[in-house]
Amino acid sequence: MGMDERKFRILQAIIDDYILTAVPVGSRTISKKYDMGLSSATIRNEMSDLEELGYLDQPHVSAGRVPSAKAYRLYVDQMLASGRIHSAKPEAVIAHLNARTHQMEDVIDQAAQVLSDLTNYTAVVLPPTKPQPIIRTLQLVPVTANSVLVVIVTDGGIVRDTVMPVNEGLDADTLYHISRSLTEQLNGHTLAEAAAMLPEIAARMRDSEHLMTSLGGFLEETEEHAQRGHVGIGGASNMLSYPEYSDAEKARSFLSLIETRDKLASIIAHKGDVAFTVRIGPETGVPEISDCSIVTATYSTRSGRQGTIGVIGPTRMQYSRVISVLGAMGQQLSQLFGTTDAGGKPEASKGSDQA
Amino acid sequence: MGMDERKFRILQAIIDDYILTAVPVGSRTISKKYDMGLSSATIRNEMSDLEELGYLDQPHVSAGRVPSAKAYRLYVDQMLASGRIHSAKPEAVIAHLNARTHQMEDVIDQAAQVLSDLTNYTAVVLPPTKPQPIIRTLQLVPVTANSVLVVIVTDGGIVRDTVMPVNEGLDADTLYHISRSLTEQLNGHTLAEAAAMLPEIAARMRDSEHLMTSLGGFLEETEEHAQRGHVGIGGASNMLSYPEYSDAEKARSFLSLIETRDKLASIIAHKGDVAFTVRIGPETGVPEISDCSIVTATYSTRSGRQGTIGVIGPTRMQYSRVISVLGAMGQQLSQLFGTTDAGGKPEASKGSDQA
DNA sequence: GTTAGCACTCACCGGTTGAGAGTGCTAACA
DNA sequence: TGTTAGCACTCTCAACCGGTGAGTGCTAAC
Repeated sequence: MGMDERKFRILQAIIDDYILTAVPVGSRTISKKYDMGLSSATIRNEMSDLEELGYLDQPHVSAGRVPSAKAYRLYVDQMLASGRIHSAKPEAVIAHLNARTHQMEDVIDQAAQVLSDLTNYTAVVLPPTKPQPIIRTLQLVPVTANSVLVVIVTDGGIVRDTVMPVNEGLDADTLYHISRSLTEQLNGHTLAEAAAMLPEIAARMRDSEHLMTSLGGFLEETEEHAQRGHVGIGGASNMLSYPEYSDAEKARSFLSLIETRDKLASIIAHKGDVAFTVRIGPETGVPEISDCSIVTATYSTRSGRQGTIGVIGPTRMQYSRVISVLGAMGQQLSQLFGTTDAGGKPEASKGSDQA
Repeated sequence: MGMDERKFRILQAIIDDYILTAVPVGSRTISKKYDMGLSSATIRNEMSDLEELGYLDQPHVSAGRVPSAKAYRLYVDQMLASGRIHSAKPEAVIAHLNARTHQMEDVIDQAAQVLSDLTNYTAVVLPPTKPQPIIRTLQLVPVTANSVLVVIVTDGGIVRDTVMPVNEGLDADTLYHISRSLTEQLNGHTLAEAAAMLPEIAARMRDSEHLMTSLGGFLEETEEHAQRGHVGIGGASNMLSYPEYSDAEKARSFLSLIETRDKLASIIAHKGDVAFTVRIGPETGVPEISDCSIVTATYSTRSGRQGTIGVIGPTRMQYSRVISVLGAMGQQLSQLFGTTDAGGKPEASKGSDQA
């Protein structure tokens, strides 16, 4: 028993219907609404096969069938392969994104808003990645008994200054000493590299090992945070209008995930160089949203940096629509950031970094 | 029949119980749990009076009583007057807000996070107000047939440039002319003033009245947007854990209000110079949250600018706790922005404005 | 291979019922 | 005169129950 043409057509009909209604679909529905020229009994047999193949689930014995994640996967792959995507109409996007303002963050927020309005799902927009800043100097300055100010000067004269708590009392002299040594060793490296190097350095400098360790963790945090700009989120509340999220507890856990922007960003963040990513259900790797799908796309700025846009919705999302909208939006953002570079100036958009 | 001491004590007990349980409270509960030395029958009589006075509502005849907005108002006023607020423990706040980073936006976000964690309600933090920028020059530049670039140079050399759609085709000459005239008239005024002046100007310049009108609306928008920095929101999903928001539709409308940050900011924004504001139910003036209460407090920077922090929760919120936490947080933020001015640099934090 | 027919399962809906909570009223009491 | 005990009454809520309908699996006939 394999997956023949007819089975596939039936599966497709089931998925289409389920995407529309969110109600388990029965054999009769298929034979009537999507006239296949087959009786419900035949459909029934095929459905039984499809279930055995793992494409359908049955909530309970006398309910209809529900597509499994595997089914959606097949459906999406097929769709992408056959190029059966409305080649979008960027006009709609343009009309919405008729940016009155070119501030980076505003564009990000607005894009998320438009994306969620157009899809009725939750949208996330990540700004273009920034280049890894290279450390020039690192200076530690005593502030109070248990905190030191860390000043990092990176290439381009950008400064990051932050108070870090420590639990040893250290005098200015010692700190100056340490700073000199650290600068010597870290100069020319990126923040991420520096963070990776610190454990080793810590091992060597035994008297201030603790300080070094926490500095390492701190650098890592700083790096991650600096890398990640403002995350745009739109339509988080859209999710509540879908029956799969009528359960308050589920809705709550979804929303608290959305609220922790850092986590969300790392989920959305696009690895690799493909234009699209579609992750279905468990493929997301995030248990909280194991019944959601995530579709992402990229856009790029003139300087070649990449940003990510993504849509999160129930597994039964309207993939083709979402993909086409994402495509159009990606194009639009690339154009916006690519041609005028208005809204670009990404370094400047964290102004208080300015030296 | 007035409001005597005993009635007040009973009312207070009812409110306390309702805040705790969210369940209509009956006479027996009061007489047993909060031993008043009175039988349920007596309580019943008093409750009947309280209802007549408008302090209690009865969902239906055989349910207990529920405090009205008027009751909460009395309760809060009494609480504030008697100084019966735990004079807070800023340590808890400090422990949480041990800012590793002093970026303005990060502090804002973190403060919102801490505030929501500490109260279990939804928290909103508005950055300090910025000084009204004064217009120096206003220039209109044609971009396409139906859009012009508006460049505004304000004092301090800050520039705002934005593409504005128009529906008349205007050539460069005309625009230059208009620009000169506008600059002359608006020079020295704030954006808000300029926006207010434009209708009149529009009336005078009849041939480009339409352009002027849309420019007016645009200025207003720009002003509002520039004024309003990054809005910090925390714990929006907390709301879903309260029974009053178990209804999906209500939850949805609440969350979409929270999502429109501009609207939210204008609701929270603190008018006047009082330390606290408590708005209960309908007092919020926002129909979507007519069964919520909003408590706000202010903090100020060294330069005397004011920011607002607020908590939104169900009307039966734990006012005393919320007020004390807000107090502590306000103090903390004032200190943070007041002493070091780290994280301050508010002008710089919209870096891409930099000329 | 397809289809009609049939028995079976199970969620869902509407009505009923009983328990429980709470009230208002009245009458007795201090 | 204020307080309390008692009682009848109201109303919600949860549980129960039977009917209905959608859907299935299986079998037998085409």
